[in-house]
Amino acid sequence: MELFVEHGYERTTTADIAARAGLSERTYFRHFPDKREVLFDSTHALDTLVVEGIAAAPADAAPLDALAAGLRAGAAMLHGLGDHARARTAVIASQGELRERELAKMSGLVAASAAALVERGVGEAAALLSAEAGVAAFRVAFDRWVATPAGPPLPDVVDAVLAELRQVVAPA
Amino acid sequence: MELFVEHGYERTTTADIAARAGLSERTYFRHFPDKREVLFDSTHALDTLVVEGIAAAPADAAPLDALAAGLRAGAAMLHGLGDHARARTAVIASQGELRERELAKMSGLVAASAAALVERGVGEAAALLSAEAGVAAFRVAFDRWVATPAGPPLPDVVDAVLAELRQVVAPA
DNA sequence: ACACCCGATGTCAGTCGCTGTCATCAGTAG
DNA sequence: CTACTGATGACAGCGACTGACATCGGGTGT
Repeated sequence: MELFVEHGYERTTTADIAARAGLSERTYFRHFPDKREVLFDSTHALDTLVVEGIAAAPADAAPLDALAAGLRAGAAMLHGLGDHARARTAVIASQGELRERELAKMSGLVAASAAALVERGVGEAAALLSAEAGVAAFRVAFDRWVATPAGPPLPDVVDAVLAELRQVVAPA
Repeated sequence: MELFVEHGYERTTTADIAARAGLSERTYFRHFPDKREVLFDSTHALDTLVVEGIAAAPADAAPLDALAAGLRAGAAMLHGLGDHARARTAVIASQGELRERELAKMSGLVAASAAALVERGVGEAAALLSAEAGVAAFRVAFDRWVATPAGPPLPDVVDAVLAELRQVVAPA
């Protein structure tokens, strides 16, 4: 992060990263599959928080409500990271390949959430659709939270955006 | 596509692609920004079809209904491509970087759709959420269509998945 | 007809991400 | 003390991508 913020992502080589960590470049690639992945080490923690939150939801909760509980749990952690999360987001936003990787990670979150919903007895199709829509709302909420440093805490924003989602997609 | 199907994406070099087209490798990179992009040349056509479909929807249609009209138009084109679309999807599914690029293109479709909805007078937030949810449904429908070559036409699958989406996200 | 220009292409050299291979060097078990 | 194992370093090499310069062909103006 120090190197990326100071010199920019593209102008930082993997050799630079390894040197800063006191390792050889080859060793870097033994810990991370590619240059991008250093920035996405924490996403696994988000996934597990959301999945556990879904599993812990009341058994009679609707799919999207269970998912909302999981997303709130993840949002609480991200909110705790505060400015660090914002700095990381700025770096990612600066580079196309990083944005693509971020989308891939979100896609992974969708898959994990859908699997957690299926575990609760939700049908495959409903689980996948809920997860896609819910995670999309989560992403919208996160962007909104990043843009307003003095705004409400992330979990609240997530709740608000999920409510908007329900309004917009309401059946006729 | 010939090279990718025959030897696989990773084992095909950009020099191979250029040679097959009768050009130098350098010239390839003057037409495409990177190796992946050859496979995503047609996505621009999809975007414009969807956007035009949204603009052409009745003025009093709800956001998600207007989007549905656009997505149906795009689906009709993809359905017409038939096996070619399926082969392309198989290549993309075989490689991580290609899957990431595909997600990025879908993200572009979301942005274009949201902009088209805003053009209709829909609020920014509602437009973005509708677009995210609708395109997610489109993707689910496409995957289902790819998996069932003898199944119903893609536009019908899109309609069916959108109906499922409305059910699942229904407000309490 | 001739000089001119410009956009597309070829060529070459170089950087950087990433990988296979082999040697080295702990620390640990026996 | 030795043998084994896991992590690391060192090195060579491939392939994606870029910058710089030369070339070529087709249209324009005179």
